[in-house]
Amino acid sequence: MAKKPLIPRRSPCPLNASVEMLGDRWSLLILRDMMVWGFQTFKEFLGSHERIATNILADRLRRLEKSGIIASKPDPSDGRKQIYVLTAKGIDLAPVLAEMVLWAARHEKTGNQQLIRSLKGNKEQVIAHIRKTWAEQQNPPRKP
Amino acid sequence: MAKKPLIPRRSPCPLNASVEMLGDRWSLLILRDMMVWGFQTFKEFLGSHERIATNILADRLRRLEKSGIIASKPDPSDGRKQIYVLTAKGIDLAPVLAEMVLWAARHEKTGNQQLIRSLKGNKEQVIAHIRKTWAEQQNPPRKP
DNA sequence: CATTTAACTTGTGAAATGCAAGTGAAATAT
DNA sequence: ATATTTCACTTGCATTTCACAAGTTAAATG
Repeated sequence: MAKKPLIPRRSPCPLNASVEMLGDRWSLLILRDMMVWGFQTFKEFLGSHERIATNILADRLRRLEKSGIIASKPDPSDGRKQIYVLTAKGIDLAPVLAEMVLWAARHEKTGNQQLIRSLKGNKEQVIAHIRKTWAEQQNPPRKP
Repeated sequence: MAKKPLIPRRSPCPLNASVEMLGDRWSLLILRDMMVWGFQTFKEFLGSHERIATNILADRLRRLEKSGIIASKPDPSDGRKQIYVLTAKGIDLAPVLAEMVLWAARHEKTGNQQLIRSLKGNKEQVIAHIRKTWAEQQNPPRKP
């Protein structure tokens, strides 16, 4: 499973590998949109609250795909659309996102209290739900 | 505990709050150096494998302090040195770092196998050790 | 008292980001 | 069938951030 990076890493540290793939202002938000909201298309990501620019979104989707975290395929029912899906590697990030949400909820004033309550109550179940929903080769998820 | 951000957030989402505080190429590495290696001074951070530039390091330490994740105080035994310590909020990030390390270890070829082994074997104990080592108002940690 | 050390700041060019506008293929409406 | 709209981008450009090298200042050390 463990693959070599396409560009050489600054260091062999595993945390550094994560930071090099995810350490920017948008990548994790795109993954949140997929895990929490079931977003799958360019337009859906664009509609997110943080208002990513189109060129940045295109770049981040490309980079996440190169990192093997997401994959894309044409929508069979609409030739204009690309459908973006989480790979196993991407699904595996759910615990990271969960801990980041819980940390912020503990120390900052935030919204999305429903998500926070369900994570506090049963983190493993929330993660299992994301896993099940996105199990590869399966159909689009729906909003929770 | 939950404080208002000094600058307005792009959105009220908790993950966005985390990303705005930690979503860059260096902040999490500085926290790793504190948690894993017990680093506490500017010079120690500079010595890290990824080779951060001095101006970036100064900026990140300032931002982490403004976010309440670290705190600084002059070294009583050397007036030139600042000592940087993790706050409770910073210590609370240990599970986030742990999950990021475990994720990278699962999907990338990385070094630091000893840390990975101990995290795989007993994540909670590793986190508890970080907590204990950095408990506030206590003395400098030593390398593990 | 001269030198070294620690923690920075400053200057400069390169790269990344953000915004607005434009493009082309495919779908939908007329 | 053709005109319009939608979708997923790309391009151009101004602004911000980053990275590298060099310089500064106060405190410690020889």
